[in-house]
Amino acid sequence: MPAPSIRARVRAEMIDEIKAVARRHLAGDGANLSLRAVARDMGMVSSAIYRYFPSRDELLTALIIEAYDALGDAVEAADTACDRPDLRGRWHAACRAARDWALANPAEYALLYGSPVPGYAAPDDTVAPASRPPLTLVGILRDGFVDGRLVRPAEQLPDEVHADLAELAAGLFPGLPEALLARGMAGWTQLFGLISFELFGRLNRTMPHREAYFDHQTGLMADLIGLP
Amino acid sequence: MPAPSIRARVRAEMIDEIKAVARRHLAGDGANLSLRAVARDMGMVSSAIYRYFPSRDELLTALIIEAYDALGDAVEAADTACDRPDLRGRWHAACRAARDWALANPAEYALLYGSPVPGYAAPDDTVAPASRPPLTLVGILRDGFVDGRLVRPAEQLPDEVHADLAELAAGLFPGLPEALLARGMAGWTQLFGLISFELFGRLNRTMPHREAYFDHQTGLMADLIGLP
DNA sequence: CCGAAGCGAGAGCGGTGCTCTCTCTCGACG
DNA sequence: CGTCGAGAGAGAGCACCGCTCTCGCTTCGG
Repeated sequence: MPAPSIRARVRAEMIDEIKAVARRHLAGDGANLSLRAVARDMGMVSSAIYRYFPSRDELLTALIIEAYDALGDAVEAADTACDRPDLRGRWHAACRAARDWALANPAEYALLYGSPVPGYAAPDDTVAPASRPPLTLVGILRDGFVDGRLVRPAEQLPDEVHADLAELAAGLFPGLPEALLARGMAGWTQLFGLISFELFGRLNRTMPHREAYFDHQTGLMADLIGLP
Repeated sequence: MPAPSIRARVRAEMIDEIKAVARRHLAGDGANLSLRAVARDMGMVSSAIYRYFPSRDELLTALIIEAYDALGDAVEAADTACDRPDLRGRWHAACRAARDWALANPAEYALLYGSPVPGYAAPDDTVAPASRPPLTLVGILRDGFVDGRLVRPAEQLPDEVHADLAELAAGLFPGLPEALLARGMAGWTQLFGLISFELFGRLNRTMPHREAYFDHQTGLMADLIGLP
């Protein structure tokens, strides 16, 4: 590739700085990010921001993608830091990493997993980064299945569920038993619910020992999946 | 009580109409409810609304409480419509009722269980209506435990978790084994996650047969709890 | 019956996202 | 190396928002 022109480099730095300032605002004010406030913080007038982002939603989308990637990085790093055969340890580590990241970046977590903004439709470039955490969890199932320590659950799936899961499994890891995938998705759903409940204040009046509770609940799901 | 004055009755009707119009707006525009738009729809000027609600957040709170109660009604009705001994049927019915209500009232569900509004803190009068759905689920566990068909799970709880759950159980149903309550909470967390994933578009590209998937997933949690 | 309380209208404040126009600087290219 | 045009920022302005305050009018209650 040709050396990036000076103009282009300055522009890229500007974009990065806007995102950084916006992220700072996000942490304080939640999802109602004010373009004007970001511009003020940068000593610019609000209209100047539009040289870099065509709309507030585009800026939000950029932040969303970065946040998905940060979460994905955290979860994947936690998984790969474990011994490959330690399936249960990997499960717990991945879950804990997701929770830790969410607690450290609550506004960004809310942006990713909170109620969708009414007019806003997530563009396609978010789906790949968004699927990294669940893919990490499925990876644990896959590793457990290929070396035989995770067995196909006994239950029979309803036809529709079986078909849908088969299609999904084909895109992830052909051969993964559908019933196992179903349990993995239950674990992922549960993980999301746990973090959301904690972050959105649903545990405020109960369960002071959040971390122990979290570990126990993810452990229940590990049992359900059959992780040794 | 004395006959309510005409003024008071008109006022109450006014409040109800404002809430009704606001609810209609909510369905279309999501959580960013515009007081001015509501006022316009009622042929009033925006400042007149403030005769009835001191702020937009107060109006939102009123809508939230009504929504919690509507959801609570739906879940409790579904539960009581089942044969008392049919624990598993009650579990499925309650879960399905919650999902049905959420699908029928997505904006209200998002208001209840989506990301909390940054400045907004849920007032205390929301906590009682908010706990009706999980209490219904716990009621199923309790009934199953008292007639001996739900057994105390074998696992040992960590001390902290045990203590927190014991305190929680004391306020709900003294004697309910903590490990059983923990599994019930896992089911409730899972239910919330399932509905949120479906409603917030997380299943958009997979799982076309949502209802069958939902039933299977809630069935998995019923298994985990030990519902016969 | 009259005063007071309740009610709606209207103007206005500071804030928002976004558009359009204008100016000027500075970097790319002949 | 000189020029010229693309890109950057400022500023005014539009329509909207939540909220406040004042001012008349209605209507209820003592």
